[in-house]
Amino acid sequence: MRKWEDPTRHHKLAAGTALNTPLYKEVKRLLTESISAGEWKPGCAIPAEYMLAEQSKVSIGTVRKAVDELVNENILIRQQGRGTFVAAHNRARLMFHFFHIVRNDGSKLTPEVVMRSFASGLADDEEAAHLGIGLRAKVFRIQNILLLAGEPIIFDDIVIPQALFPKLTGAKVVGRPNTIYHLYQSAYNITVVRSAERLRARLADAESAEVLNVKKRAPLLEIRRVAMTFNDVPVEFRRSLVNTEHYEYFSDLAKTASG
Amino acid sequence: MRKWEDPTRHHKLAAGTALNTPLYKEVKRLLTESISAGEWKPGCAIPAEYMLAEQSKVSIGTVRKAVDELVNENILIRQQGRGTFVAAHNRARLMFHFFHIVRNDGSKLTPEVVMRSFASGLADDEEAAHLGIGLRAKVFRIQNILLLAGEPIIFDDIVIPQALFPKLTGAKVVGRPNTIYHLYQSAYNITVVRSAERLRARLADAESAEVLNVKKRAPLLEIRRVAMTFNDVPVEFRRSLVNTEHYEYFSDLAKTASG
DNA sequence: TCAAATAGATCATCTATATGAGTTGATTGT
DNA sequence: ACAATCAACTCATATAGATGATCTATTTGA
Repeated sequence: MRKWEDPTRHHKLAAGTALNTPLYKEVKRLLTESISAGEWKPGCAIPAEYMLAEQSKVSIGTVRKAVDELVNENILIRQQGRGTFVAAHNRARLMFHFFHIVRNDGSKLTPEVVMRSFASGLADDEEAAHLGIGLRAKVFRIQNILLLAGEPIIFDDIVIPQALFPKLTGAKVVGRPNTIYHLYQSAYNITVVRSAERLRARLADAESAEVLNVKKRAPLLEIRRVAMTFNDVPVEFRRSLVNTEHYEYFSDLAKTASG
Repeated sequence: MRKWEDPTRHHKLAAGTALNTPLYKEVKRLLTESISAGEWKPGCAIPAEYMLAEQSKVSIGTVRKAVDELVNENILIRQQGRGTFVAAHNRARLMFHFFHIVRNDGSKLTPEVVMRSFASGLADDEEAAHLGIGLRAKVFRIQNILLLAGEPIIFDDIVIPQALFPKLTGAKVVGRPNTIYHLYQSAYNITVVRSAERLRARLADAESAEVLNVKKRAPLLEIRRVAMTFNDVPVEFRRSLVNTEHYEYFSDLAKTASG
């Protein structure tokens, strides 16, 4: 009997698997789990395709389709001749996927981050809703000032659940050798894979005016970002205020692999 | 001799084709050309995959990969059991891919469009640069007011090259039965397939304050959009001013087919 | 006339296999 | 020791064929 005649083929991977879901989606789920569980570390190669095919008892084409989707979601990175790697949060990656502020002329600068405050607190309505945690659940609040070309341009207000980031301290945040998403990943095994942002215009209040060195009631761009890990689980809520006098928010709605 | 041993296989599709480009990219290019040339009309089905494979002398899997990418870029739409269709600019599609303003609660309303002015003019520096046309080339300028729930929320300023849209009139724009992108497509065979947007915060001037019914110096979100057709050829430059008191700009950077 | 069953078309998924191309590391010859 | 060569491994591309799911159109039967 050939494989496609096997009525139980959907159960090859795991008992209890939902029927009528494509095999490659199951494979994808398994791959995602392995990454999510830290079985395959960021930056490292995952097993070769033929090996995954063998282990999962599916054909290599099916594995390929699963990997294709994960590559498309920036979770895996393929390199011909070398292997397929779990995406790590290096600075370049962060800048490309999660930093959308460019100079008026279109050029992108790397920001210098200065922490303004680090505090423990309780989630308010909005934060709880966006983070999917209970009202008044414990959170950390981190205020950062981002300098571009030496000027304070962005005022970040980061809120993260203490449940996900136990024992985080301001010192750890300041002392990180890399981006804060890298810190999430390396210290807490939390990989941010996507974000949703909502933007509006507002006027500078006293605090933001001071921080960003603009007049009170100057126009600022407000960005509310929810950063998510696998399966759209929210892990960070961030409110940013941006002085868009010489910088802009760039949104290219066609990052899909074209060519 | 089997196909893969044929050293001229890259020339099957068209003489003069660059070597070392994947076959499926060539097929994709041909498909794109057929659409772009109006050979296959928006909303209509393209030939079945096996037929395309036969015509192009490639396997059905190769056609499939080419179609896959075009589906991913929202240029084609697949429907199991029915066929593959050229994406048409209906209202739903426009709302999903090109309209990013949502209410504070996240819900999306369909705007009511009211034309404020239609004029002929000459492209200034910024417009010429974004549209890839000569300085002082002839353009049409269309000002629209977009009402959401009856309130004026968005003030659009659309600039398009007259070369691409000959004999366009205000009456044609107002009398269109569908969206303006549908008009571009149906009347001028220009299909907008992607857009790039840049956002900033600014204060309302006298004109925008009046149009949007806000106070002068109220904070407004300014969006500059370049809309492009196939091969990233710009066809429209649009400046929008948005009253973000009760509405927001939504940017989901992971619209890639996940699931 | 109308509804149900059927056949056909088409995409969706899966398997199997072959070849090409890039990378890495070991082998080999000097 | 060193460089060139080569083999092995990996992903990239392409082909062929089979089965499943879904929609459309036709036929059939009451």
